[in-house]
Amino acid sequence: MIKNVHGNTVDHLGEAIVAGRYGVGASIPPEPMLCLELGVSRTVVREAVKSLIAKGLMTTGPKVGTRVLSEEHWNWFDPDVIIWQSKAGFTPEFLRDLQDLRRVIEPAAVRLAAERATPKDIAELEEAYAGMKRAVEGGGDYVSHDLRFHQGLLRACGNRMLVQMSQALGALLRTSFEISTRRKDGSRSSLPLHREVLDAVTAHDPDRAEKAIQLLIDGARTDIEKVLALRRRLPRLNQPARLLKVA
Amino acid sequence: MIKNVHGNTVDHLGEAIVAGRYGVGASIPPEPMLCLELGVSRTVVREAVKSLIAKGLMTTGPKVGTRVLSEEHWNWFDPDVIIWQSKAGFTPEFLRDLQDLRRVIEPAAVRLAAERATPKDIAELEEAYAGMKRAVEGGGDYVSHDLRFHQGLLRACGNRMLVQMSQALGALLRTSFEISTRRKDGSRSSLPLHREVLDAVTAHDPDRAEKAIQLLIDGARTDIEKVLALRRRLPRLNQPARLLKVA
DNA sequence: AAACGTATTATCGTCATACCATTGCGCCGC
DNA sequence: GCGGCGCAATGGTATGACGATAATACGTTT
Repeated sequence: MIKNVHGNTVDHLGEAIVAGRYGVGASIPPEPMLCLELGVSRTVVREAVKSLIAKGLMTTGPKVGTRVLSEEHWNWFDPDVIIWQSKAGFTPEFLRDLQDLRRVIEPAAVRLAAERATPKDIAELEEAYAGMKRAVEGGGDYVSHDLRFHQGLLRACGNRMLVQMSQALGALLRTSFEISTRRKDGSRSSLPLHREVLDAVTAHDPDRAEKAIQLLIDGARTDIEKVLALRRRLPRLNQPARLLKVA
Repeated sequence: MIKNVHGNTVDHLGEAIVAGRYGVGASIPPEPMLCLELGVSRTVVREAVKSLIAKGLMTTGPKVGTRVLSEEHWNWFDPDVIIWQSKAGFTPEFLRDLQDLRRVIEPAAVRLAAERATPKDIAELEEAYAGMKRAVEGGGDYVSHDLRFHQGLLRACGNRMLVQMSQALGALLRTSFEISTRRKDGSRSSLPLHREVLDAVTAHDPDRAEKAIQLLIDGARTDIEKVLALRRRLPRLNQPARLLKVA
C-alpha cells in the first residue's frame, strides 16, 4: 500500500510516536539521522515533521531538537491520529475516554437528529439499516453498516463538529461492534434496537429516540467493560501489556 | 507579533482560507506565485501547505494544484483553525454549531466532573471562581476567569477528548461571555450560578451539578440568540454580512 | 569555590536550484 | 467525431549551503 514518500513518512513517524516508541517528552533522532533511517531526503523528513506538528504531536526548536508532546496536546479528533492509535493498539485509557465520549454525545445527538433529520438523512439511515439486516440474515459485513448507521445519526444533526467526532467515535464503535458481534447472535439481538432508534428519529420524537439509543449504548458498554476487565486480569494475551489491538 | 517565517506563512494562508478568500473547492495560486506574494522561499510555502493539509484545509496534486477542501473536512477542533475562524469573524452557522456542542457537552461533562473531580481539580475551580469574584467586585478581567472555570470543569472529567473540546468551546464561551458581560451586571448575576455548580461538584452530586449548569447555559443561549437575531435583521453593522467579529 | 559571562556547537530554519512524477489538456491522426 | 498520444504545468523529491538559536562547556572573575 504505497502512496507517496511524504505520506509514508508521516505515517511511519506518526505511528512510531503514537505507539510510544520515543516516549513522551523525548527527542526524536535529528533530521540527518531520520533521513538515513527512512531513506528519504531531508526535505521529506521536514515536511513530515511539519505535518505532525500541525496535528499537535510534537514541537521543534533549534538545538532543542524535535520533541514528542504529551498526549493532551495531540489532536485526538484527527483521523490520522485515530488510525495510528488503532494500529498501535488501543490503550484501556483511550477506550475509556471514547466510551465517556459516546455516552456524552450519542444520547444528546440523537435528540438533535430527531429534531432536525431531513428526508435525505433518514433515507441514508434506512439504507444502513437495510445493510445491517441483510448482514444478519444472509451473513456479511455487519460492522460496517452498523458504523454507517451511527455516523449517519451524527450527520443528521447537521452539525459539523458532531460529524467530526463521528470519525473518532467510529474507532470506538468499530472496536465495540467487533466485540459485540463476536458474541453469538449479538448483532441479531441489537437489530430491533436500531429499528426503534430509526423509527423514533423518523417520527421526530426526541424522547423516544434517546431512550432507544440508551439501550444500545448500555449493551455495548458492558461488552467493552468485560473485555477491559479481562485484559486487566490477563495482561498479556497476544499483545503487549496494556494494549488491545484491533484489526 | 513576528514569530518565524513558517508560522507567519501558515497563519497567513490559514486565515485567508478560513476567511473564504479563495472559495471552497478553488485552487490557490501555484507555489511560485505564493513565494512572490509572501516573499518567502518555496520551501516555506510547501511546509506551510503541508501543515494546512494536516489540518484538513486542503489537498494537493500534481497539475491539479492546491485546492481548498470543503468545511466539513476541516479539523474544527484544531486550535489554529478556531483562531483563524475567530479572526475571520464567526459565521452564525459556526456559533450555532458550537452552541449545540455546548448544550450537548457541558451538562454531561459536569456530571462526570462531579463524579470524578480530584481535590486538585476542585482547587483549580475554586481559584478560577475567586478570580471571577474579584473581577466582579474590584473590576477586572472577568471573562478570562470565567473561561478558566468552564475549561477546568471539562478538565475535571479526566478525559482527553473532552479537554480537547474545551479549546474549541473556549472560542464560543469567550464570545458568549463577552456578549453576556456587556449587559450591565450580567457577570454579577451569573456569579451565584457558578458558585452552585462548584458546590455541587465539590459535593460530588451529579444531579445537582447538571441542573446548575443548565441554568448557566440557558442564560448564555438567550444572549447569543439575541445577537444572532439582531445580525439577521441588521446584516451589516461594522462587519461584512454574515460575519460577527470578536475581539 | 562559586557564579557569571562568553564561546562553541549541535540542531533546526531558510534559501536556492535542479530534476523527477503525475496528470490535465490539446494536438494529431484515424 | 473520436480516440490515443505527447506536451507542459504543477506539485514531489533531492541536494547543498548558510543563517539563527539555544544548550552546553569552558574560562574568567569575585
